[in-house]
This record gives sequence, structure tokens and C-alpha cells, in this order.
Amino acid sequence: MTMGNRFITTRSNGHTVRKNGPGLVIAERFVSPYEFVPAGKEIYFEGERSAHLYLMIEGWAYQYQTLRDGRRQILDFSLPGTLLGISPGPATKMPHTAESLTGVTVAAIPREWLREIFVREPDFAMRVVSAAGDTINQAYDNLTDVGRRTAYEALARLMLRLFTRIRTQCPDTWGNSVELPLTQAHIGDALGLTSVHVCRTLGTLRRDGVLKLRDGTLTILDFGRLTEIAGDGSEVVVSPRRDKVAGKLAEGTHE
Amino acid sequence: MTMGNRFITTRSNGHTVRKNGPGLVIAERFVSPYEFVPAGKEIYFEGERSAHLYLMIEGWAYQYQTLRDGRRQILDFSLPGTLLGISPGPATKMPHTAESLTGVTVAAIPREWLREIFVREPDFAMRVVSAAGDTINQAYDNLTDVGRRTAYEALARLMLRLFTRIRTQCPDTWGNSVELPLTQAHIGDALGLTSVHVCRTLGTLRRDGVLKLRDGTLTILDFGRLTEIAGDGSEVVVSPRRDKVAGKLAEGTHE
DNA sequence: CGGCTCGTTGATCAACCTCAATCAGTGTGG
DNA sequence: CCACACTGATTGAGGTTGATCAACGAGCCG
Repeated sequence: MTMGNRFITTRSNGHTVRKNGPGLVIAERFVSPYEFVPAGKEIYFEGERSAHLYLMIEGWAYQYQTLRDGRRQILDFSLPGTLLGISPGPATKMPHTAESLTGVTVAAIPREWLREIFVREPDFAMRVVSAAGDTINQAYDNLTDVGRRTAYEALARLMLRLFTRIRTQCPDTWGNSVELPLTQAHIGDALGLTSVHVCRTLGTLRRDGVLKLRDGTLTILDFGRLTEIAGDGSEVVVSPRRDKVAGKLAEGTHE
Repeated sequence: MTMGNRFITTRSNGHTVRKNGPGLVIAERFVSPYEFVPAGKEIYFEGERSAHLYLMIEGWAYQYQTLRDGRRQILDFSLPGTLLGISPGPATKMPHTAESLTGVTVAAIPREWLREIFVREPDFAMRVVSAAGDTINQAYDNLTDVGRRTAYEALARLMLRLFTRIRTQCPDTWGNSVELPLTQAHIGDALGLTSVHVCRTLGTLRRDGVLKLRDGTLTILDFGRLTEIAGDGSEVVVSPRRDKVAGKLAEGTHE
């Protein structure tokens, strides 16, 4: 970063906007700039009327709701290709918060543009609907995990799903290990468990030779057994064309 | 129904299609017929590549996933105005089943039409996205209920949410009672509880003078206390413009 | 070094489940 | 009309999963 600084603005919320830098090309007329969000910063807040949709370009984020007494439910994790912030209307308050887990770059698409983009590029509308369908399926899957599976099963499933999602989204991974920038508290809040119980259950899974999670690295030890515990393989949302969204939606000018 | 029968076909799955009868007018060129589904019949199946989206016109439906051993998670309840079957792509298998709870009439919109409708009517695309946002928020809300609330709180919230949804969707309701065509097993499967525990918790709620559910009728006894138990009122998804979708999307020719 | 976060382990506790019996309501066939 | 089956609600007794409270170690950072 030697000379590009005059294009870069850092906002009060810590986001960095590359004003004239490369961004997401949606239609001939619409280019939304890339925005960088450092780790642990909110992308939008619960209660906020968020003016943008965000397409994840790089990094990890997650969404959560909190109750007044501090209980927290993580709703979803977002990897590159995910469209964040789909809501019933531009005036609707977001019912949850989105926060970066690692440093994140997103393309911020103003909601005001949406209708106009749909007019010019109906395929974009198709992809937004497709992304929404993905999000719905993820949420439903999580719901079944939390509501109807034991901690052991749910944890196995979550690890399996994250593993396969990372694999399909991030082509620069191989072997049976991936980086997982999650604390046990994150995992617990995603599954409706305490971090203490996540720790114990993770221990059981390791002792059973199924998987290992240490120092932010998830290693699958026995793929067959893992899918067995996680339940029917067909129940796993493999998110078959998530990469299509990422590939075609995110045709940004990279440098 | 004296002379309209020649327009009506009953399919093997029990659905009734009014071939030339009134239906949903989406754009000048697109009219999808109304389809009637008797109570307790599937609208689409888990594992099926559903060729249609369904706009709920009348009645109740619900979506669920089942595990191999019979455990079931209800993902959402659908009232008039809801758009069912949003999915990542036309070739994707539905990961859940949708079933009618009462007799239901839906407008079936072929997925193949979608792109073409979007071209002609970008506002339709906006409304689909809006409906998807609604569905996502509902799912997230359920997730927090199931994962992070006690049975007492979750049940209070579910009843409150259903009550307000019925109120906004069905204008022909008044007073503090509504019809709720759910068994305690349904409620349990929605909240990740057993029907036995739903029964006990419902008993507590009634003894506390909060609400009463008997013979398919939900009566709110103390609205203030109910919202109190359900948590901050702002956390309730009141689904503020669901009626907008129903009103504008569902401009069918009624007779 | 002190203070922090994160993970780990132990002991106890409670929310919710399981199994089981009973009962009311409803429909069905004889 | 009644016996029977079936579904849904209710209540009791006892069991299990996972929560709570607490202590401690490792790593990290100012």
C-alpha cells in the first residue's frame, strides 16, 4: 500500500471505503466500491435501517441476535459469496446484527439501486432470490440442528457443514484440515449450547476419533463416521451453486 | 358451485386446479391458476425438485424437516400472503416438506416463468425479495426462540407472534381470541419440545393468567404480561408490510 | 508482572425428556 | 345403539442432557 491512499477513506466505524478503487460490477452502470471491515466490527446493527446489502468478497462474518439479559443466538456464518442484509423492505429495521469475524471485504450495494438494477439486469434479481433461498435453507438447517438434534449430533453437523462450505468457497484449501476462526463460545451460541458443553462434546468427538479442533484448525479424522453421526448425508445442505453466486455476482475488477 | 365443474381438475395428489377459473394476475401475460389443497396434504416434498413457487391465498400451511428416526422440526407456519418454496435454484432439491394444516388455496407460479416475469415486472422481483426477507427474519426469530429461550418464553412468544400474524393477515378477526389449528405436537415440533412439555407449560401460562389455548382457540388474557414474558416487544417480528405483499401480489380476480 | 481471553475440568443442579396411565372426543362398523 | 379404535390432552414418576458455578492453566499483551 504505497500510493493508493488518496483513494481510501476510513470511516468512523472503522470501515475503509475505496472510493475509486476496484469494486463490484453489477451492470454497466452500477459499480459498488469494496469496503474493508476489520475483525470484530459490526457491518450493520440490530435496530438499524441498513441502507445497503453486502456481498461478502473475502473473510468471515456472522449474524446474531441478543436478548436483554445477554443471551446470544448466532443465526448464520457468512463466507465469501454470501449476500448479507436481505430484508422485507428498505425501511425495515434489521432484526439482527452482522459482525466480522476476521478482516472482511464486502461490496456494499445500496438498497435504492435494487429496483433499477433489477430493471437493467433481471439475472441479478434471479441471483438475489437464489442467494435468499440459500440463506433460508441454511437457517432451516440450523433450526433443525438446534431444535431436534443432540449436542453431539449438532456439533458434528456444524463442523461438517462449515468444512464443506469452506471447501467450496475457498479454493485455496486442501487436505482434511481447514482454518476455523471461531471460539467455543461462538459455536455454543450458534447451537444453543454453553461453551462449557461445547468443550466437553468436542472432547468426546476427538476421543471418538471423529474430528479435532485446536488452535483455530478443524481436522476431520474420520469422514465416514462424521457423516454418519451428522445424519443422512442428503440432509446436509451442500449449497451446490453457492460458487455460482460468488463467481458471477462478484465479478469485481481485481486490481 | 353449480356449473363451474368443467374448469376443475382434481390431480392424483388431491390438489384441485381451476384451469380457466380465476387466479393470480402477476403481469399482463402471466396468470397462474388457483390450486386447492385439502387439509393434511403435502404441497411439496423434501427431496423433490419443486417446479413451482406457491403464494398462499387462503388457509394455513407449515414446513418441516424430519430425521430418520422420526424426530421432526417445524420450520415455519405459513399464512395467506406468504410465498412458499423460495430456493437457491430450479434444479435444487427442496430440503423440507410443505404441508397444509387446513384446506389451503395457493397460486402456483412456475419457476420457469420467474426470469421472464422479472423482465416484465421488476416490482414483482422486489416483492419476491421482500417475501424472502420476511421468511429469513421469521426463521431467525424461531432460531433464537429455540436456541436461547426457555420453554415458557418461547411458547409465549410463539403464541404472541401467531396471534399478531393472524390479526394482520386475516382482517375478519377481532377481540382477543383467534382460531389456531395446531395440536400441541405441532407447537412442540416448532419449538424443539415434546408435546408433553408443551402441555405443562401451556398450563403454567394459563394458571399465570397470560393466555389460554383450548379446542383450537387461542385467547390472550393479559397482553401486557405476555409481551413482557416474550421479551422486548421490539424483538417481535410484527412483519409490518406482509399485507402489502398479500395485497399487491395477490390481486387475483375474485369471481 | 498483572490482567485479559480462551479452553479445560469437576461438582452440582434444573429444565426438559421418557415412559406410562388415564380421559375426553370422535368416528366406525356391527 | 354400543363396542372399539384412534387421536389429542393431561398428569405422575423418574431419568438424562446440558446448564451453572467455580477453579485453574495456557497464551498473549501492555
